Amino acid sequence: MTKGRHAELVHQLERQIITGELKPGSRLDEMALAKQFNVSRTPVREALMQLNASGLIQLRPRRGAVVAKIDLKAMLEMFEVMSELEGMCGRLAAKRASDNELEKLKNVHSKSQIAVDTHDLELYYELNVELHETIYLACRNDFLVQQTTTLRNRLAAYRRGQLLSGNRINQSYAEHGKIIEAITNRDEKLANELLRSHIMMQSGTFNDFIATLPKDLLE
Amino acid sequence: MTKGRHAELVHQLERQIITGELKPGSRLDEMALAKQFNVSRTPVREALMQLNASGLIQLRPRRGAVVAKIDLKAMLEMFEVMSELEGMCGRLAAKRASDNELEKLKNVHSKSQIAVDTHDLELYYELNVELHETIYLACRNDFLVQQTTTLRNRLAAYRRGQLLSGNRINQSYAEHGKIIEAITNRDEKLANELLRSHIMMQSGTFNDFIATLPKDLLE
DNA sequence: TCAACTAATATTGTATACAAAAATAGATAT
DNA sequence: ATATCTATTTTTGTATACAATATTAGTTGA
Repeated sequence: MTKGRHAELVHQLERQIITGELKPGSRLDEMALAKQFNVSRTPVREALMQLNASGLIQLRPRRGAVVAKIDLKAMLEMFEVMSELEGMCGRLAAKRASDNELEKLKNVHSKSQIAVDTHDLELYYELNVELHETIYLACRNDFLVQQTTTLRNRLAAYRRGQLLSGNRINQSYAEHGKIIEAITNRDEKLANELLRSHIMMQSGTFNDFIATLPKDLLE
Repeated sequence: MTKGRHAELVHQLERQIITGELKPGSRLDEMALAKQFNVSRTPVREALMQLNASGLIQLRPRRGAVVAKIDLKAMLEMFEVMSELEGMCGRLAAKRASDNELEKLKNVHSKSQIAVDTHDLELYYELNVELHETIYLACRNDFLVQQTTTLRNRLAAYRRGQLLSGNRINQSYAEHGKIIEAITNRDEKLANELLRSHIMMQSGTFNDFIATLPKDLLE
């Protein structure tokens, strides 16, 4: 713990919020957290300040902190921005990906084929993450990747419900194929468009997505 | 000060950094700030934590806080993302602007014509801000606007040098005209492209921009 | 039984105190 | 004169103490 207690707290709380261990709306009691992590309230509060600024929690004056609840309007707006950012990753990847990276995209996609055939949802999920992270690397813009990741994390709690159903996997796989093709062909516009709609559609239609949201997650 | 001392501190320091009163690299002494604002170190530190999370300052463990210095690579990346976000604002404005908003865009642009003719840089700057803010409103995505504004603010200190020269004003005015036309025609793709390159070009070419940067602002 | 007021309790926000690490200055040696 | 080591001083990070506000519980009255 050479980098300070509050930094560690930020990290831990972030993780708990992103993984859903702490659900939107949960109260974050300073005393409780202090006891839990064996520190005083001071570093706890400093951690909460940072999480507040990054949007993961909401800090209401004199009324304590809660894990951020996102209302429907804000959520749609955030999805809109995230899909644009992911599209941008695709566009830049089409422009800048190395041959190595193109090769890796193909390889991961091939493995996905197996996961699809064997209906291995777990494996497909992992390969899906790997594919998107390869695109992140290929876009050569660390700031963009960081912004995209931050936003993904803020929305993570709300995307938990949308598990990949069998049908959606087939569609996802097909979309991946076209995305990789566009990137390989250095077709920036197409890669942009395909990735943008891929992200938007990852949760099926918005209507489906909204329907699957537990009501208590909406404020 | 019913919303807490630290909130006020965040606001004040943000302002000082954005306006350039506090320059990148300036050290932020906790004691000094505490004295300056007549508070203890506690709310000062809490404010610094938030500014750190938002990227305006950098907090090195055990070595204090400084106004964020952005290296060239990160700056280029941030400009790339900002222009994409502004382009997105244009795209959404083309899709969603009300007739009122279209009317306002035309009006502001007309006034700009006068500023160009009379070489009134001050007036042109103000109208430029008004035009872009009208587009922000028209895109109907508060989250997007907030993200864009935050990024603008982070880059503000580095855009100070690039004043609008006479020649650039003419070009800017012409670009505005095409952007408004695209939005009015509901041409999303064109509005996107035009605004994206408009932002990228706002600082002349990147070479010019980099050349005008004081060396001490780069880390 | 329920509503409204009041007292007790708990929680947040700020100030102060103290421990640990870094920066600074001074002394010594080459 | 310069460099290096040591002692002093600052400055950061955390804990604790206290004041102000919000929450809760209990009581009274209808």
